[in-house]
Amino acid sequence: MSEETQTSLCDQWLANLAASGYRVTAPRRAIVELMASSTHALEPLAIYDQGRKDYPGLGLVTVYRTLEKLEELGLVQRVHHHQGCHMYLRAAHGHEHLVLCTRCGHAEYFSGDDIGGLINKVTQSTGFEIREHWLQLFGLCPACKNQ
Amino acid sequence: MSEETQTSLCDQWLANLAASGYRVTAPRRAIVELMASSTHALEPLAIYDQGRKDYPGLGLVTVYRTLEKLEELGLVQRVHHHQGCHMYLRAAHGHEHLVLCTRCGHAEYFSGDDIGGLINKVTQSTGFEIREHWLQLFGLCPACKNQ
DNA sequence: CTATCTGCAAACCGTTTGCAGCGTT
DNA sequence: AACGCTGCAAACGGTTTGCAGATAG
Repeated sequence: MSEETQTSLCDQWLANLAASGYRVTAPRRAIVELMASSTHALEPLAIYDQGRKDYPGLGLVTVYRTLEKLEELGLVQRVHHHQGCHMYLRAAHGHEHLVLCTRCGHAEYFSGDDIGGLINKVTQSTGFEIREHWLQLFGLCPACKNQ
Repeated sequence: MSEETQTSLCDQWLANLAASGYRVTAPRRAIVELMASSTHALEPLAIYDQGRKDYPGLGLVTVYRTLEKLEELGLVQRVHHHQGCHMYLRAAHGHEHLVLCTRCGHAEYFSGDDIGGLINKVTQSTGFEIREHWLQLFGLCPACKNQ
């Protein structure tokens, strides 16, 4: 992801906040800047720590409240993990799923899952009416693989 | 699942506890009986409430400590959900995945996922070395569908 | 008889809420 | 100027820990 797309994603999120009647403030700018460019799912506390580098007055409570709004606007989503299920990441664009690095936590989306056949099979065998699915892959990212 | 298999699964778990050097006690028996036969993922508090019907002296702390041991022995596993990620369910037998009913919480395992092709594709496109995957389907179980 | 297990109470820790002052619009 | 937003401190609720007595083996 280039520097420009990061910046514009960030501006896009801020515009989105404003358009929804929320105010654009310094602490929110710091959090948005962080979340729009992060390639790792982050816990609230990590966002707080990182965000304070940018805006030292930032409070943890504001992190929680801002994440709540960003999630509501569909800009950010929660990521569930073995080692924690309160991490946040830039939301998927359309129908995408996650690959996560178990070593460094690097997260990447991919699209093109082909589980339609599987869903049909499960529908047949269990009688469930499937409406949603969750798919996550875990492994080593290119950087961590070479070590 | 017939009554006999439930009973034997329960005995199997108790035997497993004993074989691992853990003691078989009344509170543990109550929890094992519950977990070995439940078709829903349950939170510690729900296990506590249910378990007290069987063994009124049961303490919540014992529920936590017993779940820890059952998980360690691979008899029980944590289930992550949108509405909570601290629920426990009988562990999968081999490579199975979950279908969950979003209305009543009924959980069922299925096998035969065919995502090998997908994993290859993602390996190619992202450079990740995929080692594990998480797949969960959500929908309505047969009973809830007809309402 | 010994070591594990139990339940209680207290500690813990991440998250949420109440509030008075600040800053965006 | 109005009202949303902020950070602080306190409350909250689920989980963990310390401990003395109970109990399985």
